[in-house]
Amino acid sequence: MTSLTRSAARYVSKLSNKLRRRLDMLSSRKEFSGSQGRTLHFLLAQTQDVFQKDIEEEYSIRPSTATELLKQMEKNGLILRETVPYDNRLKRIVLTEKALQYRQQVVEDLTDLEETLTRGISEEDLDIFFGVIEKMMDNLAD
Amino acid sequence: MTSLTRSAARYVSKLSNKLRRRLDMLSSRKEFSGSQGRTLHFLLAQTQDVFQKDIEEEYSIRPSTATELLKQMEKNGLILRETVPYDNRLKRIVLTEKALQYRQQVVEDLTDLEETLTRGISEEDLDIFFGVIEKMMDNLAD
DNA sequence: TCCCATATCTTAGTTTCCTAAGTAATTCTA
DNA sequence: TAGAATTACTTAGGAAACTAAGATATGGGA
Repeated sequence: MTSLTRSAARYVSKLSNKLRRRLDMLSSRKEFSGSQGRTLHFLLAQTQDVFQKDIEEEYSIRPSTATELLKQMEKNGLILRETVPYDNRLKRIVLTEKALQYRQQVVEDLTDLEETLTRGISEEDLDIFFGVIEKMMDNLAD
Repeated sequence: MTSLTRSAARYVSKLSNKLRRRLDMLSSRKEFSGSQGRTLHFLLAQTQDVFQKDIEEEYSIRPSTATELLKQMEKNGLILRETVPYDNRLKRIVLTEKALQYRQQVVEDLTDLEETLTRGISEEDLDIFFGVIEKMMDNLAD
């Protein structure tokens, strides 16, 4: 099969599909989806108020996608959404006790995934890799 | 907002989302989706028989996803699926006359996208970028 | 040769994305 | 300061991915 000339778009999409499937296979998948797991991971690392728009930015997803994600996480008892006094448009995302109990597992899972992914790749090459992705995102000006 | 330590998984997912949205915005989107467009682009480049499994491999999608994609393309009059004499499990994907009329547009769109994406990135860095992605896909052993 | 494993594609049902449109609050500006 | 623009989130409906479970067809031993 003659594959097309190497295409960055195709490579990224292909790797992204593989990653999504791997994320969904993580051990903690019993209680929540891969997407919810990585969001939990992000929330656990925050020290300031987090809002839906921060999740949107972190993963480049649309507001409607974030609304659905957070709705499911709330339904699963992982978060609460509460208004803040200084801006009534915002809903602060608060982790529940239940969510905190997954901390160790989630951190371990995500760390393992990253470790697996980058195994055998030099720091120099990884630096360039991240730089190229940043430049590409910039080029798409989204 | 404190973003997590740079994460290859997150970077790839984020860029992939941006790319998907860009692909869906291409001019030819009037007649078919971005996903159908890139598949058409792939098919146009082939000189030998192409089967569903080749599409699955090219984009790392599951059989059920490919079935749905090709069903829609057939419905849109872009392809036909016909059996081959030497193996009754296979269905050869054949481009229609209608599909061939999109050749120039599709090639131009996909070339532009790739050009936009890689603008301002050196050949050396791109080589490393592709190498890193290949290594990552290998690490996921999918 | 017969059966078991493998390969290819399909169907059913779900999740995760999307666009488009809408609500409500805030901020900007004429 | 009233109206317009922007920001944050939601809803509705659709597209693109998934898993799981099939239906057939092929190929490889015992």
